[in-house]
Amino acid sequence: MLVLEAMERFEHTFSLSDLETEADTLDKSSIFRSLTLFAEHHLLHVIEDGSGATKYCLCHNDHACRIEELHCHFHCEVCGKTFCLDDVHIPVIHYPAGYEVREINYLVKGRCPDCRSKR
Amino acid sequence: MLVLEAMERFEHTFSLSDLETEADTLDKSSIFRSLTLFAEHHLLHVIEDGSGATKYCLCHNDHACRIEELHCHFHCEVCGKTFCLDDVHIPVIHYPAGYEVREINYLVKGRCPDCRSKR
DNA sequence: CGGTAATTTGCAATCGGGTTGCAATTGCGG
DNA sequence: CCGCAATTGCAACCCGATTGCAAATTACCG
Repeated sequence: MLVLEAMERFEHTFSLSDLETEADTLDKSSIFRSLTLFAEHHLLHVIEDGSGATKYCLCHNDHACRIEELHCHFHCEVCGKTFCLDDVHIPVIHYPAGYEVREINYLVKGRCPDCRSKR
Repeated sequence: MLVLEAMERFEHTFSLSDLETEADTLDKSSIFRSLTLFAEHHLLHVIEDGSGATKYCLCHNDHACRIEELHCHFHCEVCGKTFCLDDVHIPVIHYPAGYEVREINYLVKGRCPDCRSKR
């Protein structure tokens, strides 16, 4: 419950260590186990943005986890933040036969509006 | 040069530790530094497939690094291999204004043909 | 060639995120 | 209040990535 509350205080995505500082009465391992649990039950998106730390964010719509409705994520290389681009849906693509698709990650990297406006 | 030769012996993608065993006269750090160098000069794709280890593969066409022509990668959750789906091009998408796109990663996970045919 | 500077290498150490074993604590039904 | 199950904290560990540094190699200039 504490982990959930801490998660809800984040506007965008967050990492395990973000949660550690946000919910500082809890131990890293407890938070980790909660995250794992939530992710298994599809309450969380798990995002690998190549920053080294896995990012998470709360699923705000029920069907966000079905493949057809996956949206993409944007990782800012300047400030390191990662955003859910909720409105950008991943187009369906024709894959070579033989591959069984279970999950799609669409990650865009670059500079976010904030970092572009500064300098 | 030794690193380059070792890389060319891989059919698909490879990790740092793959190269370590392939080019066993070289130290991990030397290989790492070469990879970094190659990547900076866009001779390599760098692929994060969520397996924990960064994967690489040689760029086989000159323009593979321009955004419009990026292809996607497939990570098999059974055998752990990662493939370049050279023929699947990432479609151009309309992004929200304000984001500056520098790089796109399109990663599909699932089961590869090999692992599907076995059992 | 010789000699010095620049580069590259190997080794070991370190970092950091993730993960786990285990003992201590807490929750809860009876 | 007792006892069992679930949760938690702590510390240790794993593993890939990364770096500092000294030694070895290479490049280059006279």
